[in-house]
Amino acid sequence: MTKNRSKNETKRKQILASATHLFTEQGYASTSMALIAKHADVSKQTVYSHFGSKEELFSAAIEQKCDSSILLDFAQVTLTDPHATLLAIAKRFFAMITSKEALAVHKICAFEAKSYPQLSELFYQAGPERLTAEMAKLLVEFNDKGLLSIENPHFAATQFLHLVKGEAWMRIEFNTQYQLSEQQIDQYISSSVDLFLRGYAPIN
Amino acid sequence: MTKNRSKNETKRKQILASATHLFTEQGYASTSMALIAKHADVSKQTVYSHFGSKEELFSAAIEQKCDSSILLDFAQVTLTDPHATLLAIAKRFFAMITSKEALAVHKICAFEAKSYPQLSELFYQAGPERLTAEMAKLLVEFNDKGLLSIENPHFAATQFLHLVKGEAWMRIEFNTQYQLSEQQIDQYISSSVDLFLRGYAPIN
DNA sequence: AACTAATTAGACTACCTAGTCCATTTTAGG
DNA sequence: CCTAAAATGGACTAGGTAGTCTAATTAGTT
Repeated sequence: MTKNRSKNETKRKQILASATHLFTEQGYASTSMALIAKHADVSKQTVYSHFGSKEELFSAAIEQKCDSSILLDFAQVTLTDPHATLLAIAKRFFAMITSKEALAVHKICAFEAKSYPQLSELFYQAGPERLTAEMAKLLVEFNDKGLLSIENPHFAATQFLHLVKGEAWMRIEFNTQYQLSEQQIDQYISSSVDLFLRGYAPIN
Repeated sequence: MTKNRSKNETKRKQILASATHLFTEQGYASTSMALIAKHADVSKQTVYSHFGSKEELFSAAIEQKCDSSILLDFAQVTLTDPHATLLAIAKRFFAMITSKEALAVHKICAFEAKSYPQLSELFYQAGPERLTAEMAKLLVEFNDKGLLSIENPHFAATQFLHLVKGEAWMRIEFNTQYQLSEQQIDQYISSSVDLFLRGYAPIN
């Protein structure tokens, strides 16, 4: 019955990829539908046939990016001593948040937080909130084993993640002239893990 | 000799104030020169007579904001015990970075960091860098008095400030649905000061 | 009062924007 | 192979943009 020729899924993906790239790179206002079409090697009409409007496309693009580029697999973490575990997590966390993609989506979500609160909410839940929850679970385990003494695991989790993010991430965010070297970043992360462990060391 | 009627300094200030307000509120691309002129109750031509172009006006606006709204007077801090001192600084620091003005200038500098690196550099130096330096000086004093045991005061200063900023600030940045209450913020800040102090407690 | 530069409103250029329309071509399912 | 829908490109509307220009007005300095 349905002689419907279905819309080309490949084209949809091309459009979405181009939109994501351009929106995160240049922002919403500075990115035109014509440019997205050209970049996706597709006609403008096709863009409008897949996504009804610029706003719709923007939402779809950011939502997709929130799903795909804010990942940190805690299952991979092997639980040994707190120091080794936290250091490993810290390094992977830092690598993730300083990836081009994560930086780009962070930037635009923060900037458009007033205009598109549902998108920044989405980002916050997919990113910081989810990670904090996983981190808190981990800290509870250490606490239960008596390896750390943590009263409020959620607070502690956010403190840990913000410590690790800290200075080095901010310099990248602001694209400052003097960026920290890999060695300095390792030192900073290591120093933050140490601070955290001393601050939450079990009382004995 | 100069029969020049000098340009009205009041108008210049009006223009700058309007530009700052609109740029920080809506961003560079979405703010038009016509709107700035109207908002400043001035003709468009006058805007161009005071500031040659949109870019020039943008720079002037952000530069002015960096000077005026990222201030934290450390001289007011009375040095007593570390806990009281750091808690007082933490609270004032947090209040400053969550002010509308500081949030707005932070947002736009981060967003335009790629397009206007000199502006984000300016912000970074006027804000985070200056504060970190002052904080580090303070920590050195505590260290010298044997009240804290800090190896790298610069690291420690950034760690302290990022701990305090942490979760609560991020929720504001992303305009999330559930904001922390004043009480929760106080708890979080207090908990972060405690963590910092335990982590850098002198060894005895 | 006279001179001169600042300021004004508004027209104007040249260009970009989101979104629509339409005639044509491509393509995939039946 | 046929047909219906997808995709195309280009014209088009209606509106916004930065920046220039002009002629008239205002106001400070001498």
